[in-house]
Formats: sequence, C-alpha cells, structure tokens
Amino acid sequence: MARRRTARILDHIMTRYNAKETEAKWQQIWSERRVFEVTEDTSRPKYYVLEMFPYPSGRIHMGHVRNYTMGDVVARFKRAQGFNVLHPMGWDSFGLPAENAAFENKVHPAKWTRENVAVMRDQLKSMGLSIDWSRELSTCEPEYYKHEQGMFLDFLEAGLAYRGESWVNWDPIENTVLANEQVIDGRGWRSGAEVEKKLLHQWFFKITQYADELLQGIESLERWPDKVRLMQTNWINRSEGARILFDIVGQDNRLEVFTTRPDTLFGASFCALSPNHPLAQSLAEKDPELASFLIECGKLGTSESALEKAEKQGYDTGLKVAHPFQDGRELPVFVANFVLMEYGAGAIFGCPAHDSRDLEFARKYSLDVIPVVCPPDADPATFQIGQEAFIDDGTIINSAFLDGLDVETAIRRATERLVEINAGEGTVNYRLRDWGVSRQRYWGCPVPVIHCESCGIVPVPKEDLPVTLPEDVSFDGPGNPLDHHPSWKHVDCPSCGKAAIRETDTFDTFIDSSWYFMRFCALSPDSAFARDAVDYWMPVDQYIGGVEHAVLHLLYARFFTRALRDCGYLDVDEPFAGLFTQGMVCHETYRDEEGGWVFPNHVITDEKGRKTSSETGRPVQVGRSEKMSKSRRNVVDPALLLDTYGADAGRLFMMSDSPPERDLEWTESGIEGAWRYVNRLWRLIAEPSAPIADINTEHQTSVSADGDSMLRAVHKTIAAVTSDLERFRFNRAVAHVRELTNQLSEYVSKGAEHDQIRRTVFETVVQLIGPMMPHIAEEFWQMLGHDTLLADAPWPTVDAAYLVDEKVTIAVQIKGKLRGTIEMPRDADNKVVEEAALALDAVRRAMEGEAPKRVIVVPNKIVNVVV
RNA sequence: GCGGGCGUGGCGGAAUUGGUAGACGCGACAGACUUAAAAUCUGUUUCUGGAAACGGAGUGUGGGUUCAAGUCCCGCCGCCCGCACCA
Repeated sequence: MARRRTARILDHIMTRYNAKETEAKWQQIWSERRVFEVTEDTSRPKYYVLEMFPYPSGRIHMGHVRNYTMGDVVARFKRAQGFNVLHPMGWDSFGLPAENAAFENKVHPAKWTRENVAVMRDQLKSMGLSIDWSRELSTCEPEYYKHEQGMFLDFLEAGLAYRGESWVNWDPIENTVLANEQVIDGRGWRSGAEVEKKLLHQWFFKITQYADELLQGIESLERWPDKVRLMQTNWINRSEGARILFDIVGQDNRLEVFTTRPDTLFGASFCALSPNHPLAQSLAEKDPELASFLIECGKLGTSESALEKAEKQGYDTGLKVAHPFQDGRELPVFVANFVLMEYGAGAIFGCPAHDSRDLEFARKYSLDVIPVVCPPDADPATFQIGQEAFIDDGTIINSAFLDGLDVETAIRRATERLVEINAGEGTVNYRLRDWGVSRQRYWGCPVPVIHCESCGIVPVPKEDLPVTLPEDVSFDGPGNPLDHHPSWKHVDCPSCGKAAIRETDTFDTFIDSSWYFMRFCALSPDSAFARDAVDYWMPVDQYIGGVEHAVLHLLYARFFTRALRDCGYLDVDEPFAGLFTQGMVCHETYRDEEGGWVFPNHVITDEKGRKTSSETGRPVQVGRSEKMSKSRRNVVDPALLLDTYGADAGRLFMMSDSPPERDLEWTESGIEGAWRYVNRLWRLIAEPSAPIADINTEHQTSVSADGDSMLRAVHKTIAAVTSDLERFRFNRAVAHVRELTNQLSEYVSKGAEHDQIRRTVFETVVQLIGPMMPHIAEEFWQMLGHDTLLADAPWPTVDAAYLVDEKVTIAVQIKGKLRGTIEMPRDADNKVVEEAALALDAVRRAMEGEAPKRVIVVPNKIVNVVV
C-alpha cells in the first residue's frame, strides 16, 4: 500500500515539468551558440525589433516583463519567418532617481546604477529573451555619452543648439529646479517650500525649426497608433493666425499679441499679458500690488493644466492700447493668470463673446461682451451671448468692413487690413516650443562647454571629450553637486588659456534616449555609430513601449534623428517605422482598517473568503485594480513569478487574456492557469499516450475523416496564429493555440495509424507556442527528434487546401432574430439555401403559415426572412 | 480647461470589421479517480420563465439608420490617461 502511494507521488512529481532546470539549460545553449548575435547580412531581409530600454531602478517590474515579452515574441516570430533580426538591450541609466537614492541612502549614483544594471540584466536573461547581448550599452558610461557630447558640439556649430532663457519651478530651500510632478499644491515635494517661478539660462535644441517637417512626417508613420499620431499633431499644434501690434496709449511702444481669430477683433474688450511677460515684469517694479499678484501667479507652477484649471484672475495695469481698426477706441491691458508666456507672443486680445476663457474673465471683471459672429440660426439684431461663448462658424456682425462675411473670409480680410495699416501680419504659430535640455543636476551627461569671461561660451574641443563626471561628490547640501564641487568646474579656457568655468548643467536624459537605437546598430569605439551598420538596420521596424512616451520621447527622437541627418551622421528621417504602445499592468489594491496599503503577498484568504494581513493579522479590504505602484503596494515582484512558475508560464500569461494595448490585470489564478497549461502540454507531448511517427517518416497520402479534421484544425490554427502575431493580437494567438490543444487532447489517444498526424500536430503546437514559451518549446523540439534548434526552425506553412471546408453552417433569422441553423454545401445556390431555410421547423412555426415578404441570403453566412 | 481612450457574463476578454454575441482563459458547480486532500480528467455555467419541449430579454444609457447593429450616426452617463524638468 505504502509503496504504491509513494510510486504514485513519484509518478506525479515526474509529470510536473521542471521549468527551472529546462529554462536554464536552453538559456545556456542559446548563449553558448550565440544564436541571437547578428551581423549585417545583406542576403536576408532585416528586421529591427526594439523595446524601450529600461531605467535601471533596481529590479525589473511587471511592466518590463510585459514589454520585453511582447518584443521577444515579435523577434522570435520574425526570425522564424526568415528575417535577420536585430533585438538589442541597454540601459537608460542617467536620471533623477539615482540622485534621490544617493540623497536617501548615501550611495553614490554610479554605484547604485551599476549594481541595479547587474541585477536587472540577470533578471532579463532569466526571461529567456532572444537578445543580442553583445550590443548592450549603458548611457551613463563615458563610452556612450562622449559621442553625445560630440553631437552637441555639432549641433552648436549647425545652430541647432543655443543658449536661451526659460521659466522653471524653483525650490528656494533646496536651491533646485523642480519637475512639475515634484510640485505638490504649489510646494516643493521634499522641502515643502512655496515654489517660485524663476527665469534661468538654459541650453535649447531648435526643435521648432523642424515643426513642419515633424508634422508632415506623422502622415508617413502608417504603422503607428492613430492615437499617438494625433497626440503628436496636437502637441506641435500648428495654427495659422495673425500677429497684431497694438499701440500703447501715451507711449512709443507697441504690444504684440498672437491670435487665431483676427476676425473677432471688433469684439475685443481687453488685452491680457502673461505674468511672465517682460512688460508685466517691468510694470511690477513700480507697482507693488502687481508684483505680489505676479508672485501669486508664480505659485501655480508651470504646467498648462494647472494654469487652465485655475480660476481666471487678472490685474488691471492701468495701461490702455488703441484698437487698430477703430480710431479712438481703447482697450484696458490686464495681466492674466491664464495667458501662457510660452505660447504665441505671451499676450492676447480678449474677445469674450467668442472664447470661453475670455468670457469667464470678462464676466468676472465686468468687461464688455460684444458679439461679432452670429450663429446661422440666430437673428443678428437680437443675438446675445449667454452662459457660453459662441466659437463656431457664422456671419460676422458689428464689425464694419467685415460685416456679412463668414469666419474664414473675415480672418483673411482682417489680416490683409492689418498689413495695410502696418499693425500686424498673418503668421503661423506652433504650440511646440524649443526643447530645453539643461538640467541642474549631477547624474547626467555634462554639457561640453566652458564659460570664459573674455571669450564667452567656448565649446570643449572634440579631442578633449569626454567631459566626465567627478566621482567625489556630495549630495548633502542643496543645489547642484557639480556646482559645489571644489575643483571640477575650474578649467583653463581652451581658447585664451585664462581661468574659466565649466558648464555645470547636465543634459536632459531624453537626449540619451534619442539616439541609443542607432548606437545598437554598431558599438564602434571611435564614432557614435558605424554608418554602414546604421544604413543596414535603421529604421527600427517595430518599436514597443509604454504610451506614456507617446509625445516627448518619440517626438524628441524623431527630431534628433533629423538633426543628426542634417549634421551628416546618417541618412534617415524617421527612426521608428512601426510603433506599438502597450497597456499597463494592474493589480487589486488592499488596505487594512487604518487605511494602510498591504502587499498582495501579505494577504491571506481563508476558506470563507475573508482576507487578512499576514503581518498584522488584521482584516483587509479589497480595493479597485490600479496600475501597479510602490506607493499603493499593489506590486508583484517578477522575481517571485520567475522563481515559482518559470519564465514560460509568466510569458504565456502576459500574452493571454488582455489585448496588449490595454491594461493587463495581474491575478494569481491567471498565472496558475498558464502554469497548468504548461504542464498539460508537458503531459501531452512528453508523455504521449499513443505512438508518434519517427521524424523521418514520409507523409501519409490518405487519411481518415478524423485525421482530416485534425489537419484542418492544424492549418486553420497556423493561419490564425500567423495573422494574429502579425497584428499584435497575442491574446488571440494564445487562444487559438489552446483551442488546437483542446482538439489535440481528444485526438491524442487515437490508434497507431494516426502516428504521422500526431507528429504533425505536436510539431505545429510546439512551433506556434514557441515565441511565447521558448524554453519548453525548445525542449519539446528536441524530444521530437530534432537535432537543430527550434530557434532556428522556419515558421510552419499553411496548406490552403485545408482552410476551406466543403460544408458551411448558415444561420437562419426571422426579422433578425436567430431561429436555427442549416448545414449546406459551400457556395450552394441561393435558391437552394432559401428553400432549406424556409423548410426549417422553427422557421415554419415562427411564420405561422404566412408567406415571407422578402428573403435575404448572404452566401455561406446567413439567411434573413422578412415577414 | 484642452486633447485622447475605454464601457460586452461573476471576472479578463472574443466576435471574420454590418451577418449565429460570449471563442479562449479564470472562477463557480456537479461527477470520476483518492481513505482523504492536492493534482488530473469529464460535464455544466449570460440572465430569466419552464419538469421539458420551447420561449422572452440581453453588449453603460436614450434615440436613429438598416432586412440585420456590440459594430454605423446623434445625444447623455461613468471611468481612465496625457498636458513640456518622472523616465
């Protein structure tokens, strides 16, 4: 008895697949045989798959697992389809978190970063990704960023980089610039100090010079999500309008405003300046009340959303400007908190009747609301503005020479008149601003320039690159450690030799990520990249990453590629031919009675479904599922997943269920389901209950009906999975393979005469699931007698003869309601189908003897009877 | 505020793009195996009336177009994301 039980348990253990062992085995074989290392091979079509490289924050998170699994599925699939696939990996390793870690844990950013990279590299390797690790790069290493400094010098020479000024959020206690996200309710996140706006000298890239090209390029990006293309279009936001110059009453000065609606100029009732406008600033010097108003405005921060959500506030400067079209009419000049300095001229004219913000402002300060555009269905004599501004097209009224025109014509006519009277001109304005690249931080690429009192700004000579970061820095004090360093910034001027100061700003890390994909093409030591390698691999055929990068990173990289092109580095316009943006990974949230967040792996569920915390023993409430985040503690560590279930099961779950562009709900039962499938396949294939034909057996010429329907299922599945993978429908691809597995389960024990088909089905299942679960698939491939790698095997081909069935099921409806189905030969005559449908019992019953009014027959699909 | 997206069983989601709503998975229930449990296997599972046969309703909501609407059009409701120094 006892022995039998032991035997059974042993037997059971044997049938559980040992993922850890198998995965390590194949990872080692792939690595030893350098399977995924590639060279430029012009005899084969190339395919460049790239996932957005990670910031080395410490350990990989589920978002990484999802992102890199998707990329790997594509890479392996394309590889099987015969492409020469480049699939590299690197580290976006400069950035603020390393400095925060330095501040909090007293670790040097370099040490912290490099240790994180080492951990995460191991973690990614244990996922079994088909990456060419010989091309690994890390942006914080001088051999990477020295080329970036070279590019900057070339940009400087080409006039694409310049020194300018911009407003920033300034924390007066930390002496540092704050990101918008670090400003919480107008205060610095760490110091709690009220944030000020400050005008800083900064380095800029002239992205606006490429505004039109970037805009037009969007049209060519056919394999980008429409959503992202729209977001970029809106970001650039090209708008045609007019520059208007208002004479300031009693001064020799003019006030420039930008407007898209010069047609509404007769409806103007005020002008408004941005609080950051130079005129507002100079007026404030003599007007303390205005000065304090400007400071109030400064507390709003620099983000557009904050400005537009805030209640409209203004300050009447007492200045008046003359209306350009109406002699003697004067408009008051306000400073208003909703006017952006960065957009247009930093000043507007307000037409309350036809702009909702202007209307809110006018109501508050009792300014005139003069309608000048009359809606098509309103009476011009009585039309008044109520709660809402009228912003649509209509007929111009109350506007002298513009009366009776439509909006479009009136805009043109008004602009012409402005030119005639020398008070303005038509102009194109972009919302897109030049890219400010200076950061007052330590952990970034140093800007390679020197400030000399006699020579001004002097570029560091190229032969002196890289300008490296000093290692001995302290993060205790406020401000930029580079600035505080005792010796680093003091250098001799390369031009005149006198004592000079290094630039202590470092680059925005978006620069690092604007060209890493070119560096992957060839890690040449002497140049940023080998030209012929870039010519071969670029553009990236499939780029995959989070939608949060839809605008900034992707727009900057598109700009940077063009800037490099114009500096003679390469001959590419668009860096990313195809883009896929994946959704986030979410998880339920848990809180105890006191509102404290509880980690999912600390939640215990008893048999009655009650949940308690394993740490405190207190009951836990289940909250809604949200994006995994450390602050809510609703995270599951991928390390645990890889350790418990292995990479294959984890990868499979990542690809199942949720469509890749949508958020994925991480559940324990979901990953268990994937693990069950792994074991089910193992039992089916590794321990088949009936024989499988030898690998060299000829294909059978005649097969039974069972075999025929099995083969039909096989080929339909190949066709479906292939098209699903092409279109990023991973969840459907998985469903199709599982469906085939279900059919296989029924078929698997059929007699020995089925051994040939059994081999075909097994091999197909293994090949189709291979991109998702590469390790176990490779193991099966070997078991099935192959002495070559599945990773090198071609994708299975479809025999079209099996795709078309000779019988079809046709739905029969009465007035659109399903009453039954009929089996008919494919492409049967409509008359025959109609008769068969009307002969159906359910149809006759429903018709109650009446004759059909009309019968619609859609071949091979549906019959709809209208009564 | 501006811009964008989403809404289908108890849950994640499918639906050949206007043609049988609910594939596949999770969960639940029942059965087989087991002393028992786990694992595995076999069923059932949109709701609702009915013993069944067979009906009725149903894709956030209200209208519309059509022989036919989850899918197209118009209006609401709800949720989510982005907005320039987080990467």
